[in-house]
Amino acid sequence: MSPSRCVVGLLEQCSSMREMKQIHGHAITHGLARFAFISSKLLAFYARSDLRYAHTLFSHIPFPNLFDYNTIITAFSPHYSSLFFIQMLNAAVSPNSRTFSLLLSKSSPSLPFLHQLHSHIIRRGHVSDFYVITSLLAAYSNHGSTRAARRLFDQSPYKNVACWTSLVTGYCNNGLVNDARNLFDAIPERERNDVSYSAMVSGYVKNGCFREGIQLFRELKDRNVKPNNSLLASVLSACASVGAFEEGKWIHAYVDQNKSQCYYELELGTALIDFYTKCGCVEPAQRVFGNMKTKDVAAWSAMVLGLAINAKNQEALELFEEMEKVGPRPNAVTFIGVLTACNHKDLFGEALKLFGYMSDKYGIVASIEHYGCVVDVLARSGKIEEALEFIKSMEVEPDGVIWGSLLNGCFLHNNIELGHKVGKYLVELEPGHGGRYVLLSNVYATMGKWEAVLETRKFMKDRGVPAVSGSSFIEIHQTVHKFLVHDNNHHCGSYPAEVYRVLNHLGNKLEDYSKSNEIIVF
DNA sequence: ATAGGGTTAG
Repeated sequence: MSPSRCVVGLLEQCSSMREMKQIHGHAITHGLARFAFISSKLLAFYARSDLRYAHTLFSHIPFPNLFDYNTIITAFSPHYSSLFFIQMLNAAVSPNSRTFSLLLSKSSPSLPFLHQLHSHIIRRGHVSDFYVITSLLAAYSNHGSTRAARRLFDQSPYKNVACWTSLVTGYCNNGLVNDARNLFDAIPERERNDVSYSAMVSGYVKNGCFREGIQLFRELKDRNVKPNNSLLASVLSACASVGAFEEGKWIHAYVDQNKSQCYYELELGTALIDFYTKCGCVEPAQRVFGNMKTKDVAAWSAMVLGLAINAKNQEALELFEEMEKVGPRPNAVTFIGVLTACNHKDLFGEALKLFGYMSDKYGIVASIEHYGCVVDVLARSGKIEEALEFIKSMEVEPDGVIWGSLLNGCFLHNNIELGHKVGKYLVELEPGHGGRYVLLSNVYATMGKWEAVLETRKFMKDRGVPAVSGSSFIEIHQTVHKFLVHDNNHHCGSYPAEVYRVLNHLGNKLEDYSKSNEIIVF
């Protein structure tokens, strides 16, 4: 075997940087590094593991070829890839359709650059390449130019299912769910696959259309499409949002039946943890967490948050400590979970400590959600002055959520002076938000300021702000029903009367219970 | 002889 063949074989098997450097050294001393296919292989490897090194090597290649440019463009996306593209044009190396699809999908081109790329594509005759069309559609959609994307789509004589899916996603990301669905339905039936279903379902979920997402998933079950992990994760997140517990459990059972190994994969495990904890079931979530072979930062974060939202504050904090010892490095999302775990009146000190720790130890810049958690616990604990000081120290503009937490604290701890000021400000900041008026009037009510209560309610009514009413979900036979306070016209199949009969029955029983103080069975 | 697209959890 020739020495160059031998080196190529080694290069293809090599998995570690150490090994690669040995082969590299060998290639140099034997004069093999000047062969383009060898330096290209070396470059491709370094591009995956060490960017600086890849760049050094690239700058030492006297005449980089098309492959080298494509490799370096991928490696330096999204920030510097356009510069290599320009360098490529200057060196008179002709880009191919791969170059363009890489640039379009990885460099997140600005609109002017996108137009330039598009004209290059037309001039160089790459307009009928599926990969190019797909990424062009996505690129235009990313700029909100769905009409440009549609025009391009309609003008393309050839399109495969990836092109359709790309446009479906483009519509969904711009809030055009109905257009997306129409397009989805127009995909030729035998081409429609798990990825197109995944795109449509996650589009529904992103736009808050959870029921539609779940419904589409049921349609897919009837067809012969095998759902992939992303799709199942999207449906689970829809189930968590509307409390479709049975449907979520069905997915869990399906996953258990179909998984080839005994443990859960990252994406699915995380989605299951999120689903179970949002449905209030901590133990099943912990079992899933325990059955994940590798757990990344998302899995840990989901579990920490899951414990926190189920009032297991201490356990959440302990899990975080364990994560710091044996798990991956916490990130900004992890801290949302830990700070949420401090959402208890005794834990404001812990919250402040962790908040400081977040930037000092991990260099994470606080987002408005992080600030929100801290303000909430301070206000809840009656540390109203401290909460106000904290808000003033924020490096971002406080929003309605922040002021709302403070107002809630004022309500809980009878601070009418500040409550009055904050409430007045808040209803002007978010004039259409009914909950803010209600909270303000509650502040007045606790102090017996009845005229102010009525005035606030009237103010709200005059402005035409709809009253917020509490609601509750219940799942019956895999259909989720929503009930409002004083809901007198709920449509529960053909049994509305039945519902109210049971409700009255429960009411009577409760009354008996409060009189007798005995345990009763419903 | 080497490389690319549509879905993607917290």
